[in-house]
Amino acid sequence: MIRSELSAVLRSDVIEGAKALLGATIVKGELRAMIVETEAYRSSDDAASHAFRGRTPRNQVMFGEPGRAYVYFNYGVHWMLNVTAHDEGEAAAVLIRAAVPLAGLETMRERRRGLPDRQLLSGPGKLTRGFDISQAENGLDLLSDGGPLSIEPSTAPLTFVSGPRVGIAVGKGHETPWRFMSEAHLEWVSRPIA
DNA sequence: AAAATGATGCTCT
DNA sequence: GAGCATCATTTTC
Repeated sequence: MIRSELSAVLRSDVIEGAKALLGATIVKGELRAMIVETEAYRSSDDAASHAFRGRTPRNQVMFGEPGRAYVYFNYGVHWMLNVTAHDEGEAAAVLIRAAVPLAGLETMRERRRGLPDRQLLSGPGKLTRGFDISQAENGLDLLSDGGPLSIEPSTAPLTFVSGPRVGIAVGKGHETPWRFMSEAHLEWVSRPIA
């Protein structure tokens, strides 16, 4: 897959976008990692989505162009990295939940002393800590070549499994199976399938 | 092995 | 003032 194809998928359907991002590579300087777990969040029809209640200062980048970084702070502790989807004005985003480190392992290990490699990026908060992603990266175009933070599309589609999204209360969209994981990398994922 | 808890702060009502 | 798209540590079976 090339960048323009990934861009088109994200623009048309956030669910397909979440699947297409499996196997893609996150690049930030010398750091590289392959995405193996994602979740799709839609708009007015998805009570679990930040965009459900309309545009706010926090979620405004979800309403902008697809393929941008939507980064927000959660639980007073963690930054979360999302990739925006759907056309301008129609908000949706894919939460990046876990990745397999490919390059820059030394830096990631230093940032997370004592963790085995499999758990360096096995969770949305851990991933942003390993990559040092925070407020500064919010709104960046992830599909432009050579940007400070970018995503390289996967070369071939990965076989995946799906399940309910993590941390969603009953009645708020817990029943939709919009969490996707690479079947070959379940050991690198944030938590086992339910 | 699983469940409970505390850390810690921003966003929206 | 309540509620979070979490994580690591501690406590309990």
